[in-house]
Amino acid sequence: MEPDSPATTKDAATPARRPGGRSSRVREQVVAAVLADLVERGFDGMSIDTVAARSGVHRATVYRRWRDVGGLLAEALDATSADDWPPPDTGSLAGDLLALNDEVYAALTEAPPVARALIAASFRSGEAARALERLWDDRYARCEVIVARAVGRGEAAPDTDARRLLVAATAPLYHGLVLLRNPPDPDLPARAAEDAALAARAGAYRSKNA
Amino acid sequence: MEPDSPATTKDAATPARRPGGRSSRVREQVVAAVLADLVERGFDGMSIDTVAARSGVHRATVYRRWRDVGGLLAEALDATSADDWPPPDTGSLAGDLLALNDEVYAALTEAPPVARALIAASFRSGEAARALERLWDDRYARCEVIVARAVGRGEAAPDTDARRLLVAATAPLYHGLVLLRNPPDPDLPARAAEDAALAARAGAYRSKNA
DNA sequence: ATGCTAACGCGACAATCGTCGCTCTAGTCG
DNA sequence: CGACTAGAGCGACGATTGTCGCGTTAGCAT
Repeated sequence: MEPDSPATTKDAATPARRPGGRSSRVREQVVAAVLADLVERGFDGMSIDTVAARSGVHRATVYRRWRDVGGLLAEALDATSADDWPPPDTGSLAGDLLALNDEVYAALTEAPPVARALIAASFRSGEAARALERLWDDRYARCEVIVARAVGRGEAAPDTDARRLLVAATAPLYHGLVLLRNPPDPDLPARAAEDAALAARAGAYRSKNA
Repeated sequence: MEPDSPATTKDAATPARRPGGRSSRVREQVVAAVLADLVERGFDGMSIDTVAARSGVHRATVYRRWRDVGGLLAEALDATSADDWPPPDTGSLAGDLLALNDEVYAALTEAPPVARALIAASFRSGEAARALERLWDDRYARCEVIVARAVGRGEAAPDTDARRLLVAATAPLYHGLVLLRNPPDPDLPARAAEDAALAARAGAYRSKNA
């Protein structure tokens, strides 16, 4: 984690009066403690006190800066979201969507369930909700190139709504694994990807209806 | 609420030694208080103590029987889930899916956000999670007739996976409104429904790939 | 070097949460 | 009608949560 990374998502907007000082160190210690606690005790076993104790930072400081567990997770999320994540590029729309879905599937079924913990936190804290929203929005925006390439190859109509297609491909994973809590099914990513690719080829997800 | 409804979802499995007695009354009072509290103070402002005070039932009793807020919401959910909900029947697959999606959309965007509160609770309590799972599973099961009728009309292949089609139609709503937290878009239900119907007609969601 | 100030450490505090053992009451059954 | 018992009422308790004011310190500037 770069010492000057606090400005990553805020750029010039933040005052950030002392970028490289003690606050930064505290921040790093806390973020590390949050991640450690998350994987070790799970989301529900985690509390401000736990994190404070583990990080060696005082309770009151943690309360002041992050307010609640959701705020902590938001911080951790912003700190760890890789800025260099590349969308898959396999040469076909179905292949790209499959690769993408495999990643999503892996994230949602890994143990301990970090992704699920973050989603859960987003329901309890505005901070966490906004952080997660930023992350997803960023990822979906990057993935739009997948659709552009597909259009170039003739696998989708030129006026295909990229975001809608991407959501159609991935939403069944989130829905099944996170909300409906279906047992993990290894075929799910492929099926959802193929269904979406097929639908795109058939002319779905277009801006204007034919 | 019927006085003997506790057995609704449990049938013969529960001992239920005293079906019509004081316990039942307490249960009703508590469920009523839960619903009132939920709409009045929202999910996060709600606590065991609040509900106990409002219902006139003692704190300790509520703790004993329901353990936490999630348990309370699970109870309320089981108590209020209408057993006579009929899936839409408009005469076409796209129409049925649209009607279904309109219902989902309404539930997810209503104020106060009861549905979202229940989903949030499902991440914090196994009880609530299971109750919600039961409800969704029940609804999706009932909706399978929509696909059967569509197959009969030739709007989908006979080996179409009903559940998969239904999920494809509804998942974008949940994903967009609950997880991605996009602003409500009145066109969303129609688009998702039409995309799914179009995909089905094009041969997606089939058990065996051609 | 020396002063300035944002931020942290610290401990005390009230509020709330959840549990426990006991008593009492209201249904149920002989 | 009388005995039995599951379950509710009750209050006290320890643990945890979140807040506050005050003293201290570390980074920055001149």
